[in-house]
Amino acid sequence: MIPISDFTKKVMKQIRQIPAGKIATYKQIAELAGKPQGSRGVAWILHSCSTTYKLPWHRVINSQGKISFDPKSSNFRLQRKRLEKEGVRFSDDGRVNLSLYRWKKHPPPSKIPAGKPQIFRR
DNA sequence: AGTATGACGTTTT
DNA sequence: AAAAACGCCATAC
Repeated sequence: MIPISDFTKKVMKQIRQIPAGKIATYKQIAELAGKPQGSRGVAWILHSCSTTYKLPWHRVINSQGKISFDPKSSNFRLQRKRLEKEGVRFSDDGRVNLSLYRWKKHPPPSKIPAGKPQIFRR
């Protein structure tokens, strides 16, 4: 059990908000927690508290879109299995399409203009 | 206080 | 494209 620093609290808070089927990077979490250069710290926190605090740790990957585990390890298989179960697809080289799956806390506005409801006729 | 380690990231070879 | 070099941060000892 590690001491819960302010940064640790913020990191856990952000990670808990990642919805199923979406992905965040270590860098992204570090930014949301107020330390844009703290990606390595995020990794350390995940390493030490993901199980004790029941975080959805599998939704955090590195900025290359790859799982940050040794591909031979059981953790790697577990993370990939959990993500695939949530609908995340991996390419042949073992990466995910970040532009497709990245969690966006403030999603861009829809292209469909509001206030002009679409009318569907039969 | 200094060194080591880790589920990282960016820049440079 | 891939790997090394370097930088960065939180924590352990």
